[in-house]
Amino acid sequence: MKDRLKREFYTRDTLLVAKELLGKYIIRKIAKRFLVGKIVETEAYIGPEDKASHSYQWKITKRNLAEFLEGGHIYIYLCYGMYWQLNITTSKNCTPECVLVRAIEPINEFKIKNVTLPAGRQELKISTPASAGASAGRQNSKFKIRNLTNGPGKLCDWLKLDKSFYGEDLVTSKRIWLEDGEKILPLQIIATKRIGIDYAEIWKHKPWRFYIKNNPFVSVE
DNA sequence: GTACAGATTGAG
DNA sequence: TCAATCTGTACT
Repeated sequence: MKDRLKREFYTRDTLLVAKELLGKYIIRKIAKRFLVGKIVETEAYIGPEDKASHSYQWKITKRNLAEFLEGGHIYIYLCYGMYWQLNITTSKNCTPECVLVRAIEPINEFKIKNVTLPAGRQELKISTPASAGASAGRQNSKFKIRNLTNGPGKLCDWLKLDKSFYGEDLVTSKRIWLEDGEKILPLQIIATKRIGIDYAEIWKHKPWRFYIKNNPFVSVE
């Protein structure tokens, strides 16, 4: 696991980490198989000072406790009673800042360097209800691959993430971690307002959402 | 115990 | 545009 991102990557400034997460690979190991996705969209939540954050004004609840872990841990929570949201903690211990992963691009081939798959191991095939059904030739738009991971709730479904990952350490976990991916140039990074936080007053205008320009897996334009 | 909002999503 | 769906939180 030579290329696994180390603690030092995560324990830096949250906005910097949010930008540098773009292009990184999420590796999810399920039994003897791997799911791999490239991060293409993120949002930064800057703890106590950010009204959109769950830890605004140092609010501490049973739900948001994982936000306070040092950089490199998973803060996952259920939204609207239906969708899990994958967050990666940043900065130092007891600094409740994190990055929401809003969209990933599924990687068909396992092209992570320096990782050899032992015999008998293989990547998970990316399957869609349409391909599984093998029905008529025309693919219904709602079954397109991009619709599997182009939103924070959907990517958690695809990666099979749930409450059991609460507080998981990406630096040491055997079932999920991040590896170095494609270098994203500053010119390829678009910064905009965050999604779905209209209640956050002045904070809703902060350009703390980042995505890779022209990437088809970004959630909304 | 009850009420209610919410870092979403897909259908209409 | 709108409702599904359920946990955490703040109430009574």
